[in-house]
Amino acid sequence: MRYFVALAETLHFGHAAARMNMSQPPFSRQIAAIEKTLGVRLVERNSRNVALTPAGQHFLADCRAVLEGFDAACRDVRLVAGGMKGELKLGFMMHAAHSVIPALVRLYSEARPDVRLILEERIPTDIEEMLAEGRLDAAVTFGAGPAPHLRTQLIARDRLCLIVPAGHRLAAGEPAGPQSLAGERLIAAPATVAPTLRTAIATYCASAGITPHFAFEPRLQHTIIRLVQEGLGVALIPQSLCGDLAEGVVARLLVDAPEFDVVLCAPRAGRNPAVPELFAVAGRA
Amino acid sequence: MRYFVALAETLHFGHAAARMNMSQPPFSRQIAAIEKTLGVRLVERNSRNVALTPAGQHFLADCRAVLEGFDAACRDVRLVAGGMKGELKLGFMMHAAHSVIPALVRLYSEARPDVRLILEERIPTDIEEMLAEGRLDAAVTFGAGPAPHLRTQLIARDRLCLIVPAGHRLAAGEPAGPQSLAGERLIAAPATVAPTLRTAIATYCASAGITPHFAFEPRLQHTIIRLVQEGLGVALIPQSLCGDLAEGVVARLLVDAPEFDVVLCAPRAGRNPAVPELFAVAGRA
DNA sequence: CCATTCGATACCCCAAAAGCATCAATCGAC
DNA sequence: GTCGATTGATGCTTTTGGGGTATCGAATGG
Repeated sequence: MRYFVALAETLHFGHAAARMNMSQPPFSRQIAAIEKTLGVRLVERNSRNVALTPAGQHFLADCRAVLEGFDAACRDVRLVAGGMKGELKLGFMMHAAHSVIPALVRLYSEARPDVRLILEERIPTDIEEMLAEGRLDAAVTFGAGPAPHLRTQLIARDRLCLIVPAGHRLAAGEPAGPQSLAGERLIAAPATVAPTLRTAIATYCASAGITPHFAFEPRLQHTIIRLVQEGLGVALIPQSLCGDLAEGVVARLLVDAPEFDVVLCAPRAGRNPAVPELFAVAGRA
Repeated sequence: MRYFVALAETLHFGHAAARMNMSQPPFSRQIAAIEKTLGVRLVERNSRNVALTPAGQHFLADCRAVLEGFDAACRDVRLVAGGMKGELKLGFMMHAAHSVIPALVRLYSEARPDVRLILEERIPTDIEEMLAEGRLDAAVTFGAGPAPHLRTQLIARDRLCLIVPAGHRLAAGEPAGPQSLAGERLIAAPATVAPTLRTAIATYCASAGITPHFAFEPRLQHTIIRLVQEGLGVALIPQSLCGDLAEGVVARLLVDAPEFDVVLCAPRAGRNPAVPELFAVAGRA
């Protein structure tokens, strides 16, 4: 096809052959071979003139399109392999959507505009499973225990703070400690959804010898806040969610507040070459 | 590329090689060669599993598109060479637009729906020139003298008839003969536009010893009719144009009306394979 | 622990493609 | 009109690339 395009552009066998870095005889034979395999006369030639037939005209346009597609495919596959292009499936737990995800996505999209970020908002346990199965390339989640098969990088540290309805006995005064939670109806996501948070809450209570009483166990942090707003209990939620609380809800600092990591993680065996830049961006964020 | 697509679809070197009608070792080498020339790992393989890398996934889609384009190009070039597809530049003189062209175009488009008809409405002298220069593949025009370099086929015979303003002295009574035109202001296209018509009119007048007086010489037959309508003269126009005359214009038969041929013609040296079917259709029309 | 499966490697061979020399046709110049 | 130059086609030789067979090594499953 390149031979034919060269011939069509020069209309001269010798010059076209030179452009293809070969001598004229094999070039002529190649053109003849193309015509034979196609069973179609592409160029009308005598020893003095070379002209395209109508079929040749049409074929020229098609050849250019095919060759351009071919070259683009070869170029793109290198970009994909270099992580400059392609797709990246990024999972994240819901509350990260309100803290690190927006900045991370923005920075990454600036660094890799041709990588299509596919955002998957899931609960932490699902994220873990999807990472293991390769259905996610990377994820932003809680920093759980050491996971040897995961590359992990700290993005942020967060801490729990207490939210109570306005007018609640803990809504003012000294910062609350774990013992303040005695007798309170707690609202928290179930352990199957966010084990890290749940464990942190349980440990915090246990440090004061308290057995927490969970009145409701919704899955979404926003639901928790709403329930607190309605006076149905109190909750310990990540501080990053306390920025713009609804009316009627008060956030309080906790004494010795439980802290936890928000990390970016990806399978070490992951093959997506677009992932490393995500860690680079996360390090700068 | 076909090798890679086969491998990507089977994810099995042996099976893919069989699909390509070859044995597994050279097939493995080809895949390795592709990866080497691209400088990109396309498939992750060990002796037990074969899986595409992200780059391979992307490349697979591109390969399918390129191969499909390639196959389509090979298929289409045969269609073009067979006259089943492509373009056909068809010239025609203006008055043919009202007689043979509509039916001819309809029949041809039904027979060759993938041939794009490019209609060029021109004056007969231009048509002749454009045919000679190859800027037209075929044309519908007046049957002039024998032209050895043209393939010619009669489509219709037409004759001149007289049009006069309503109320004109020739608007009723016996059919007019050439002598009736004596003293009339004639309106006709100039010889440079339609030599055949002009010659026919001149010959007709000469047969009665009359020297015609041309009052106006517009290029378009429709302009002629309008001028007649305004009472500015009389005209001899092709009968095929007399079908739907405007109000105020009367068409009359002529005694011994000059006849002329409307022919389809194309250069015998023409290379457009879509032309022969045009003659076939014209023969049936 | 052995047999089987599957991709990789080694070696060989052939055919396709490239190079070289030459021919034939065409066109321009004198 | 003849000669020379240009240009595509053809014949022959060489080389390279792609394919075949045999075999190896790793991984898997009974």
